[in-house]
Amino acid sequence: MPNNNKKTQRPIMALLDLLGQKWVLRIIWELREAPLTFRALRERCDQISPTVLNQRLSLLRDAGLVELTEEGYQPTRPCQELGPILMQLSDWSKTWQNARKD
Amino acid sequence: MPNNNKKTQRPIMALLDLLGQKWVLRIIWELREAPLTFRALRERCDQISPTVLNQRLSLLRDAGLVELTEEGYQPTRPCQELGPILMQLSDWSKTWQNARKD
DNA sequence: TTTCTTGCTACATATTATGTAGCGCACTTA
DNA sequence: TAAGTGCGCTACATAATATGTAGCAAGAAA
Repeated sequence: MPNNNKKTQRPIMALLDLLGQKWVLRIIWELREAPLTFRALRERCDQISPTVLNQRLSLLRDAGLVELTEEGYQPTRPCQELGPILMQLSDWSKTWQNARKD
Repeated sequence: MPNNNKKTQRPIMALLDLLGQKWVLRIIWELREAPLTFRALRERCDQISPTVLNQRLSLLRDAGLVELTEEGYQPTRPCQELGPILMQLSDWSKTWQNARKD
């Protein structure tokens, strides 16, 4: 699914590629509050298959966004800075859904 | 790929489901500046297959995020509000990529 | 030893994306 | 009239990904 294009060199493209993979945004979202074990994370993500969960976690670890500590998986410092942006997305999604009801 | 879970009722979950689909973020990103025809959009998205492009555009139209006008495909008002958030993502991605170089 | 729980892997099956060709329509140009 | 051009989009065979279930190996606790 990732993209080996030249354009992918541009940071935003790399990011869109990464976040555009199934479950990636959801995983980051679920880790936003507290560390979660592999199995707990699975449950939060609608029992996502462990195969894919592991693929995504490897990817996120390689990207320096997530790390495995003794308390479980958790976002790294840089990834925590993504938090506020995700909250904005969350806020936006509410007004979007309200608008959809017409 | 979309999710028919109860949780998907929550706006943020619906949004994460939507944006987490391959090409969706990229399409929104490419439409941020000016309207693009189906074919122009294809080129911008690394010649994405027309099958998938159409599926995603249908999805985005149903979601009220994109519309087809005489000038081509373009984001709706609500979707344009997403723009600043995406720009923040873009900014964040730059520092993220710099940090990655260590 | 036995019993938990951990992160994670194997593998057969189902779902989704890719890539290419081209259709039907509208509009322009000869 | 006829031929060309560009449009949104579809068909379809092939390749890449995800799903779901079972279970392994390692560590901690009893």
